[in-house]
Amino acid sequence: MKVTGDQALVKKINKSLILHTIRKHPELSRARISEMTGLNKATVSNLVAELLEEQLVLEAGPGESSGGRKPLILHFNAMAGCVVGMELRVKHLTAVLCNLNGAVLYETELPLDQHDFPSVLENMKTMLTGLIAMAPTTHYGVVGIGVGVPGMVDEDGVVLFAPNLSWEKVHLRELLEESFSIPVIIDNEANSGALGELNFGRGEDVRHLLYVSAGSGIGSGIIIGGELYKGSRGYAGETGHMCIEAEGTPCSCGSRGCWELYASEKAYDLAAMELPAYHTPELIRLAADGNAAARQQFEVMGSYLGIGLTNLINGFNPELIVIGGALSDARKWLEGPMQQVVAERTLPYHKQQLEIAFSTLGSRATMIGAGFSAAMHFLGHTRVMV
Amino acid sequence: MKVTGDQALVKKINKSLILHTIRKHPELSRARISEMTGLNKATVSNLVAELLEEQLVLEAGPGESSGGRKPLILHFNAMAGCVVGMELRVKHLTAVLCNLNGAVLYETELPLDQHDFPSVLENMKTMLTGLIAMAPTTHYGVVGIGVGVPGMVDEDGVVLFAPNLSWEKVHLRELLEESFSIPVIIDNEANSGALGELNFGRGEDVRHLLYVSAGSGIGSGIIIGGELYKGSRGYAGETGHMCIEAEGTPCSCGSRGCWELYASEKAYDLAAMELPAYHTPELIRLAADGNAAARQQFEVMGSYLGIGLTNLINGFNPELIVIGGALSDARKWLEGPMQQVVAERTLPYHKQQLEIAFSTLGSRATMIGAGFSAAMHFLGHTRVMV
DNA sequence: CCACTTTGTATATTGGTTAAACTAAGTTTT
DNA sequence: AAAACTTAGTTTAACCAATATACAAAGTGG
Repeated sequence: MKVTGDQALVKKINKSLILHTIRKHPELSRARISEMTGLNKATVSNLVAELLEEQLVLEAGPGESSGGRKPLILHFNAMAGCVVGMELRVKHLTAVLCNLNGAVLYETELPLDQHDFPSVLENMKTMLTGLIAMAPTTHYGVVGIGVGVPGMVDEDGVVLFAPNLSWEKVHLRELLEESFSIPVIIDNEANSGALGELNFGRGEDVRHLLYVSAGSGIGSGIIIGGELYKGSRGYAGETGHMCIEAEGTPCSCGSRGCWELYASEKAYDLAAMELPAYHTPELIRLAADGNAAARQQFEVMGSYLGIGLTNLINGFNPELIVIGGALSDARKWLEGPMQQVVAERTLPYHKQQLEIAFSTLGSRATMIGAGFSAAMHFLGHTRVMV
Repeated sequence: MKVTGDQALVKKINKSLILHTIRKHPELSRARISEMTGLNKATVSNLVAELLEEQLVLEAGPGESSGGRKPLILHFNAMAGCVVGMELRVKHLTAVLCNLNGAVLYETELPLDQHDFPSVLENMKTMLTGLIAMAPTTHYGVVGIGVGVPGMVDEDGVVLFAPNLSWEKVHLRELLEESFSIPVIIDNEANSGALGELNFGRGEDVRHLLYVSAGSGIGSGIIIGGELYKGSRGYAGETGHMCIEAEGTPCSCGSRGCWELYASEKAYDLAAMELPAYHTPELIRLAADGNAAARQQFEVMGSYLGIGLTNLINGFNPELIVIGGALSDARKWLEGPMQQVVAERTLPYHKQQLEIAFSTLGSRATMIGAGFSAAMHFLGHTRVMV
């Protein structure tokens, strides 16, 4: 059923607008909010009073006067509750306990030796139980769990396919919600990373962002109009299997010449020469020590990264691209060739407002973004399109 | 400034919802609308009364009873006004006069021998004046002009760059609005085509659609969530310059191995063998007569079309892809190889709900879509996102 | 001390949706 | 054919959120 309008909706829209205005701009008074949003002062007062009662907003004493009565400064109460953000990787399970504004309170990690779903689920539960136990006493307690997984996820939180874990159709959300009775948000690792970078990394005030996670494969999270774009069944962004060589190397996906064969860790297997190592951290150390083969390998991969990025730029026309994942640590050698290829190959108009950056959150982007999803789900988010 | 909620907004949302419900489903009664939308019967009655007064809706007498009082059937009054939809191509200017529901009333065409902006503008004005003069007397008259152009267009209706016309930064919307004092909507040719197919072609009830226009180049219109996605500066979808051969043929855009070098009319210049003709309609005629070279050329192009499509599928995960443009007339020879490549190379989950079809509107998709944009702009379109 | 500013609250009004009762106009049962 | 039931659409009164306006609170500056 479509969304209809009534007074409750009006209130929801305005309350959501006020709450998120306060969240994004600390140090606001009621009067400033009224100016910024266009809402009447009385409306702001009323809705702020409700938000105060709900403990989502706090009054933080008087601010500076500008020639009249001092304003009462309002703060978003990020400690009204907590969320857990978790990332499931092939070899690790990492998680953070965050407040409602994404600040990290605790961080934990657990090595994974087995990938079968039952044992991973056990480990997840243990980790979550631990983090939830560590949560400080807050008004709402732990209000959500967000998980980023390396695979396709549908809108019901079912992991449809995660090749690196050999998972298929795993009802992860359902099982976790049953165990913890807290709303659970499952998302693709790259989508969560995109949200992390959008909100806590390079992406402030950006409306169209592309997050490219290069590690054991390549995945992309696509932010359109400030929101995650998930495609028709919830799993767009599988750009790693974009073909960049029509008759290239066969890929396990059934196609040929896929981008991730040339620009992710999978490229090590195809390297033209003998490599001094076949794991990224080691290869980075060797490159830093001046090893020519390691450096050249990264440079070639940088060029191929650039080729795939060019395709994405032409298709999505983003304002900002953020490169994340394990390979982003090799920035020093990847970036030059990558930027050069993009500069050479991109259409002139696309270049004008485009920036390509490396992740500032590093390997934490995914779990922070996953936690943020959970927080946003709790806070709600209603608005109008004209 | 952000959109705030008040009673006027509520009314706008509900009225828009009712109007578009009637537009999309002929033969509705007030009671059925109330059921379908969830709005109260009284609300529907009130808003329908206003729509009747505004002549956007008509009462069409009683319908079939199902055991009680007969319903009063309502119709969208597509003849409350007219719009003009125009397509600017390299060699032609084509335009239609449509009613508010996209039905074509008149159709005209004008060959273009010169591409300089002043002379094209003159031709456009002549054509528009003629069509507007032919418009039947309606309550609102001609309420909008939509134009699809072969190039990048920004949100202010400025044609930033149209390589085939050698246009740069042409303020088309402004100039046409000055001349006719009617709202003008300028859009990329592929975007308009996507809207045409979404609303009048294969795309009914589709939320994520990709329209690929293959002619002198390749352009794509991207519909996400039922709406046109235009990218950060209004010109996403330039997929023709997606690289599918990392070290392929150099392209005029500065890159190499661009898709449209292999799968648009540009491929004729690169054909491995001597072709019997170098224009699509002729080549189609020859292929129909059994010419082997012509057929093979289309088959090779079909394969390359499939490669590019696979990339788009992995990135956008659409429900429906519609192939349009001049080359869509060669469907008979393109389709087999194209579908085969897509079947071979697409990830299994993407295949599940994907359909690839050829345009049913043919070469008229763009102008009909452009007219539709203008009509929608007139009718308004307010709704809520949760 | 007084005039002026700015912040935030209280009050009456406006205008939209809604539930419930009602009228209108049919069909089915007896 | 009368009575009972169904369905369509309208009328009425109530509700409630935002708003304009007036007002109280709390500052600044001369």
